[in-house]
Amino acid sequence: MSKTYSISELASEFDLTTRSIRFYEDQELLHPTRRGQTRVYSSKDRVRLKLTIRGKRLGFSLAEIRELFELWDETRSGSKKQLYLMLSKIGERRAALDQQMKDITMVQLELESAEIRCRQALEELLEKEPQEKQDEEERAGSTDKASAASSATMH
Amino acid sequence: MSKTYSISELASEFDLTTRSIRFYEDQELLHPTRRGQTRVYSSKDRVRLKLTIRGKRLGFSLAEIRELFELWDETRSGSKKQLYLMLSKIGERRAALDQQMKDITMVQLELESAEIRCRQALEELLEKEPQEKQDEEERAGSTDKASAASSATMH
DNA sequence: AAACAAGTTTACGTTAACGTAAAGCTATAG
DNA sequence: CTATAGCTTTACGTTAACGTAAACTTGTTT
Repeated sequence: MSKTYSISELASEFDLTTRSIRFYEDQELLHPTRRGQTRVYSSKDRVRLKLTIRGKRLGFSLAEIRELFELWDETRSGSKKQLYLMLSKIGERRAALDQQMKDITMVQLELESAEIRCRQALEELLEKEPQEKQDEEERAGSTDKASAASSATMH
Repeated sequence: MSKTYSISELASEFDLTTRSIRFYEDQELLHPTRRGQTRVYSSKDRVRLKLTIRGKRLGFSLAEIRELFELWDETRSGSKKQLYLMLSKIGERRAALDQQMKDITMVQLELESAEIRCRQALEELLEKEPQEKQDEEERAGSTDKASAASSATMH
């Protein structure tokens, strides 16, 4: 018997509400068993939850994610026609992801140039008005969440 | 005077409904001028529309896209505080896109292995039942849209 | 003049993905 | 024993991003 999880374990691990997890079950993305009336999640369920979250971040709808899960499950038992259908579905998805890769690259470039423009505007401001009360180094690594996020890409 | 566009020109070029385009204006993503009561779109509007579509494909909400547009516009005139805010917002976005890149890579890998599994299952089926009525080559390049999409990733 | 095309505003309807109570079961701690 | 914590179902509410329909203006073609 491999490991199992409660709904709140999964919720806190992936930072979801239990409501969402139950909703995903309702949409047939997860299939927990029951002990009494309580849901028991397998490690397969956990993997699916992780994949679901990834899919969502990529803009997939829950229905699309479910479709992919079903395709995967039926790969073993599919008929010839089924298998051809799966291949084409998979191809569609892969093509869409290729497109997304390109999109991301484009937007990254634009954000990069926006950042550069921003830094230049800042430099100009700081040249005209160089009086600083605080330690100037503190600008580079400040304390709030926002700069923490931005620091992920600064270098 | 650079080129202008009508709403239906843009709609057909980007395969949107005019409803959507007007909605985007309502959300302040576009700012067409008017000739009489009719909307006239500049090439800047056209660029923004293209960016909007890209953003949507990446799962950005219209509000987020609008925010990015505003940041870009205010880069020239921003105060110091504004500029720091922009930099952190841009950083957030770039980090999110980095994450998406990773997500895509993971999902691509999974789709790839699903495709392989699929092809193997097919081979096994075709070995057991090798009687074909049609030309066997036709399987490789069939006619429907789905396989056209999949062919985009087949090498 | 009549009708057609392309545009407009106004406003109600729809779907996805949950949020948010409300009300009830069940085991364990005090 | 009760009360607290964690789970459950049921069900109505909410937001985003449009769809869809109705009723109107404006210009152009027949």
